[in-house]
Formats: sequence, C-alpha cells, structure tokens
Amino acid sequence: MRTHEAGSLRADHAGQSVTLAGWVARRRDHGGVIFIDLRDASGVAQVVFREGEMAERAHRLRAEFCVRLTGEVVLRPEGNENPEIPTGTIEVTATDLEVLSESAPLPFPLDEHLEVGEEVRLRHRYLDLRRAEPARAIRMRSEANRIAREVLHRRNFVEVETPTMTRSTPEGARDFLIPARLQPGSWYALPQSPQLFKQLLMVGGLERYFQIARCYRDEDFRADRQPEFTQLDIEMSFVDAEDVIEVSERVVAALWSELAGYEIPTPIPRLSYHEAMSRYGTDKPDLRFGVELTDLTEYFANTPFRVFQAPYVGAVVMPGGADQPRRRLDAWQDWAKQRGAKGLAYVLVGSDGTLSGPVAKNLSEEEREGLAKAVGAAAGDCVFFAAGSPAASRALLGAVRLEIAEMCDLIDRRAWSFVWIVDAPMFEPVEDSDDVAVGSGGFTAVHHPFTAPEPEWADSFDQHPGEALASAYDLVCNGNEIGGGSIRIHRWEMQQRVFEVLGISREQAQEKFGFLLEAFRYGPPPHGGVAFGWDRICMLLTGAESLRDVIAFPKSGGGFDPLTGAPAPITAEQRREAGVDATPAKRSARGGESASNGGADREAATQ
RNA sequence: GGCCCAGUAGCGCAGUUGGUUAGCGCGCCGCCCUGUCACGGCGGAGGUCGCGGGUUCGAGUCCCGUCUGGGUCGCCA
Repeated sequence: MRTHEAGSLRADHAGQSVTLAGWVARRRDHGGVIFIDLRDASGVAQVVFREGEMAERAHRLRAEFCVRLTGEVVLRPEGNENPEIPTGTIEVTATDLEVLSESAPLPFPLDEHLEVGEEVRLRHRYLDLRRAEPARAIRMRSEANRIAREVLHRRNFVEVETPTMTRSTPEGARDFLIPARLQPGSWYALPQSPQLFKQLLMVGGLERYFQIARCYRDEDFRADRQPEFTQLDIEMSFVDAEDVIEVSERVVAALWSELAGYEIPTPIPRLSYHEAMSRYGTDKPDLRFGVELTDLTEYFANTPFRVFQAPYVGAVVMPGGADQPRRRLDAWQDWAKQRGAKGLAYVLVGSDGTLSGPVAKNLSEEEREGLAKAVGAAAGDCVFFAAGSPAASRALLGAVRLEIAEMCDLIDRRAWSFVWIVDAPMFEPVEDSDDVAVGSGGFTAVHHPFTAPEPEWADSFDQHPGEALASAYDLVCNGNEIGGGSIRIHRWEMQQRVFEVLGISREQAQEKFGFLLEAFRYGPPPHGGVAFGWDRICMLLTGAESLRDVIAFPKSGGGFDPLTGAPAPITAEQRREAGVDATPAKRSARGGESASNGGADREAATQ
C-alpha cells in the first residue's frame, strides 16, 4: 500500500517516487501552494501540493483525514529546511492523492503543544495514541516486555499462562468475582496474583517460570493504582534468596540499561527493614537524598515535656527551615493532622543557635543545649519531631522527610537509586496492622503465609514470632516498591507452624489453601520467586506522570472505563442466566465455600 | 468511608462585592492567500455556566444536596 514510511525519508531519497500512507497532521493552505504534514507511526514528512487539481483536492483535506499519496521526494528549497524534524531537509511533491477515510472534527486537538484534560483523552484514547508522547510510552512498554523475555529465556525460564478465572487467591485485597452460569450461585474470582499457581508450577517440576501476568484487586483508587494491573511474575526451584535476587538484578539492569541508558551498579545495595524504618521511616525509602531521621528516645528519656514522654521520640531536620513564615508552620500542623497525627512539633534553630518555636520553652535547658548537635541541625534549620508509638511516629517523620525533599528541591530528578529491603519481620502484631487477620493468632503475615523464615529462624520463629525474620526481599527504586518476593515454605510441618502463629486451624487451612497443601504432599522442591510491578516500572522508565500513561486503555477513578463505559448494567435475562442471585447448591467440593481472605498475603503485589 | 481541589462553547481557560446581551485563546465553518512548518488575513457559527433544590427583585457568582473527575488519608503493596 505504501513504499516508504513518512518518517524514514532523508536527503538520499531525493529524486525517488514514493507512496506514503498516514494521517493529515496539519495543513498549511496558502492558496496556490498547500503544505500537509503527513504522519504515520514512523514520524512526519511535509507534502507539497501545487496549483491546479492537486491543490484543489488538498484544499479539502482536514485534520486526521487518512490518506494515501504518491509524489516525488525533493530537497527543500534553500532556506526552507526545518531542522526541528528528522525529515526536515526534504519534502514530497504530491502527484496523486487518495482519501482513504475522512475524519469528523476532533474532540480535542492532537497538538503536542496544548494541554488537554485526561478525561477527554481517555474517552478517545485511540486519538490520544496518535500523539507522539502517548505512543512512545506504549512502544516503550512493549520493549520492556521484550527485554524481560529475552533475559529470562536466555536463562531457560518457561513462560506459562495461568488462569484468570480461578478460585480466590489469598492476597490481602477484595476479589473481583465472575458468576458461574453452569453452577448457579458459585463464583470464580479473578486472581490478585498468580501466587499459588506459580508455586504449583514448581511442584510441577518446571523449575523456572515467568509470566507477564494480569492481576486484579477490587480496592479503592489511588493516584497510581488500577483495578487491573500487570506483574512480571517469576518463580524458581532449588534456589535461595541470593539466586532470586541475582536474576531480578539481571532483569532490572537490562531494562534500565536499554531503556533509560543507565547502568545500575550491581549488586544492588541492601538495607535491612529495621534500618530502613529507623533511618527513613518507611520500608521503601527514596535514597536520592539524605535527611535521615534521628532517634531521640534516649535523649529525651528524662524530659519535662509531657509530649516527649513517649515510647519513641524522633526528629527530622529541614535545612533552612527556620525562616518559614508562621503560616507555613501552621500548614505543617494541618498536614500532619490530615495524616492522623495530633500535630507536628517543631523547633527553629536561630542564626545564633538559639532555639525558638512553641516547643522550645518546654524543654529543659540541657535539652535545648545539645539538641542541634543531637539531630545534626545547623543554624537556620527547622527540626520536626514526632512522639508516640514507634511505628506511627516513624511513618509520620518518613512522610515529613519526603515533604522536605519536595519543598527544598533536594531530589535529583535524573538520578536512579535502587535498594533491596531485606530481613523484614515474618509477622506483625494484629493491633499494629489493622489488617483483618486470616486467623486469630494475634499476628498477621507481613508478606504472606507461605513466606519462609530466614534459615536461622527456621527452628525458633514460632517461639518469637514478633522478632522472626522472613526470607523476603523488596526492590525499591526512587522510593517506589517495584518488586518483591520471598523464599517459600515447601514443607508441610513448617507451614503448619506458621498457620499456628497466625491462628489458622488445620480445617481453615484446608479450606483456604487445601489444593496447595495437597500438592505439597508430593515432593515439593524448595522454591522462591519475585514479582515486579510492571506498570510502575514502565512508568519510571518512560518518565510518565501516571500509571495511566503506560496502560493502553486505563480505567479512571471508580474503576470506570471512559472509553467503553464499563462497567455497565446487565439485562434481566443476563442476570438470570448468570445465576447472580442463585443460592449455591450444596456439593462436596474440595475446599468448601469460597475462601474469604483476610490480610493473609501481601506478596509481591507491588502494583 | 473522611478531607481538599475542580466542573462555564469541541478543547484550554477568564468571569470583580450577586446586577444589562456570559467573554478570551485554540479548534470548527466560509472566503482570501505561491514557501509555510503551532502559517497568515477577513467574516461566521457554537452555551441547560455538571445536575437538583433554596435564598434574592435578580444567581455562573451565595447556601444545601447530589453526580463526575483529580489528589490525599483510611484501605490496598
């Protein structure tokens, strides 16, 4: 249909007759001479129509008409080159023009220079995708898929598709459900991740599995959360954590090398969960800047200030923050309250080193004396404090840290920082997590209930569940968790002990995970794996602002698809046929009723 | 579920303490234009001010409710 792609034409094509096909990106009509920017997937080329019939026909062209044309490639007249575009030295003098299809007036201009609201772009995503930037993001994602497949295929991984209509898998989230017409009243669930299937594939002897897997979680929306999202899911047999980390680093290094032109220094440094929490107040620290938390619990052990008579007192320093106007400091209070804190105590360090602010006068003279040194504050800085339970206080200070980085512009936008967070606890007390516990043991799994302990805790994790460390690892890039995984428990006895800590009875375990436990009766290999949040990785690699930019047809808030209008009501007939309202017939299926999952699993989810 | 912001022409936005016929830019339609490249010139069309109620002589503007979108906390990795 065409002989060349528009964006491929160069000066060497001069003199050739070419046939192009694409869209009218822009028309510049001078009456006697008309210029058309013809765009196809490869780029744009200028087409010239001169007087006579060709000009007459070109005059009727409009934006986004789909056309095919033939003409001669010629060098542009001296002084008329356009250095802005790769094809700027040439133009095509049209000798024939065929309108393949016309376009109605556009709902929004396909103009790189204009801002268009996201909602209208998504409603007409097929038009949005004709623009350079959205198209680039989608193409880059395709490259990311290719690179991951190449790395993994080279290492003899097997790409396997797992079901999307399944029994609910135990992640922490709500399931999307599909009524089963042939068993009215019974429902499939869409998988929250292929977690259990990939473990079954290990029992099945595949040894090295991967999948670019769609996952589904029915939770409320967030800036970067979609109800359906993609993981690069990996599982391996006969490995320890080092092996999984090594493969993960190969994948990530290849992605960043090819798509971001950045060579990730490997091995990627590691930080213990404990250290991350105490130094950065989060398990996904952004290490592109400093500003660490200081633990002042000891420092204020005998403080007269009641607020600081707490199990934990910590601080974080805002460089140059002492000259913030009162209004700004008040805004911090509101900001902290919005996060559920009572407020945000602060002390200003004056240019002469004296402390001011409402908190300062409550401190003892001794405390005031040594404070700046204790937190590493200089004259002109502002010190923010949080006091209370360690978890909540650190979380608040961690958020303050990010806010400071934003305000003081401490983040190098071109920098990449990667870090593994390791040695996370296996369990956390229920009261800390607010999770709906799977069982009633007073603990929930930090990762998921199939995560193995660190080898040194294998014998004793159930005696000290609050301290036991998991053989788990999370990969963090610029403060985003982009991947996570663990070594799994593969022996029945150990699994049983974990269930006991979680307060899951044998019957409950059988009901919820019976098919996995049965599989584990037949010589399961030691195994472990990892899953990468593919949407977020693509977002980071493309420099996109939003997850939606790297998804071809994303949903907007409330799970609504602005293009198709899904979800939509169904007819009474569909409703009846699907058995939505039917009561399930009693049957002795293995596993029993649909497994409700509490906050059992948080594997890898990293969306 | 809580909180914050937004919703005015196809798109992006302005609209003062409530006051005549709701504006601007782009786009669209028509005409003109032989070297533009975000072409230019002249003319024109296009509005349930998200929706519903209320206050008022009078509401785009004030109040209440509601819907949609974005952000955020809860939730969710």
